[in-house]
Amino acid sequence: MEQKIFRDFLGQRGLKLTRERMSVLREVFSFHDHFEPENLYMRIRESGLKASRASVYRTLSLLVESGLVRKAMRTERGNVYEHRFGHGHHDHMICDSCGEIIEFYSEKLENIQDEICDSNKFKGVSHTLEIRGICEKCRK
Amino acid sequence: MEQKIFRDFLGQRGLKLTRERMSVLREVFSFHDHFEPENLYMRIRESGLKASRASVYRTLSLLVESGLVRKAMRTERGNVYEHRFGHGHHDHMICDSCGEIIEFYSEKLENIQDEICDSNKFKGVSHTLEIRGICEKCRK
DNA sequence: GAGTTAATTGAAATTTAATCTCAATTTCAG
DNA sequence: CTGAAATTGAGATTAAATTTCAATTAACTC
Repeated sequence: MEQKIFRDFLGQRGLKLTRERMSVLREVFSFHDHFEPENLYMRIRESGLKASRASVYRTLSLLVESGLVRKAMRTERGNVYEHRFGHGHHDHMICDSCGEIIEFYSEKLENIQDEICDSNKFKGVSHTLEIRGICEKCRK
Repeated sequence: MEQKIFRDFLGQRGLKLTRERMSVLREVFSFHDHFEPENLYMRIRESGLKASRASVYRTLSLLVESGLVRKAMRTERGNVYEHRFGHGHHDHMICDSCGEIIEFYSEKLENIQDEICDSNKFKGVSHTLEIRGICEKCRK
């Protein structure tokens, strides 16, 4: 499924389907949550697959270009990614106290953004909205 | 004006008002656009003021805590800041082709975000919305 | 299959933003 | 003024991400 997409993507660009790239792809899709490159690298090594740190970073870029993965946000320390398997567009709320990430999606919000783009004659392609605050648990 | 605010802020925390901090403050407010720490540091040196890179970074953090400056966004290469002098809250549209940054503000958008927070029992404190796409000029 | 070639890999070096260290300096309350 | 405590700066350090380059490998051709 995602393999076919990636394979096609590589094919179109004359890139090769290597063992390392497959390892990264597989590991990215084996886990349904946000992840950081370093951590992905660790998981790959632990599960006995192989791919150097350099390959992990390089493959991650390809995955983003292919649309299979998106850069979800940039934290103080590096990027956070997420794959897009049955994972439509959404935005994030981040608790400043415990770090929890809550995903949400609002049609209204999307529509208003479209309106705003129109009224600025801007062709919106993507967006990132990050709301920071305190989650329910931490408020108690 | 911003000096008074900063002075009070420092006072409340038992921090000192140093020449270096004043240099940073002054330079930050002398220019009404987004800026990066490195370039702020350069501007300070060029205008004959003094403050080491370390002090620039340290002061910038204080300015953010005091509310005089906000971290506008995180780019691939570091943070982008902006001061808040007659500069209410707003979000950004960034042209992927020419890099232009368009600021906008929408009451509707703010309201919907509040609704979303409420329905998630999340206490929203701040947010960043960044819409990427192509601006009017570049579309031609 | 074997041969060819361009893409890929990995370990280590490099880059770059940002933070930290610590001796010397400066602020400011009394 | 004086002294205690905060601050400074040059350079070291950290950490994410990228680059280097010789060795390896995928995949196309015959």
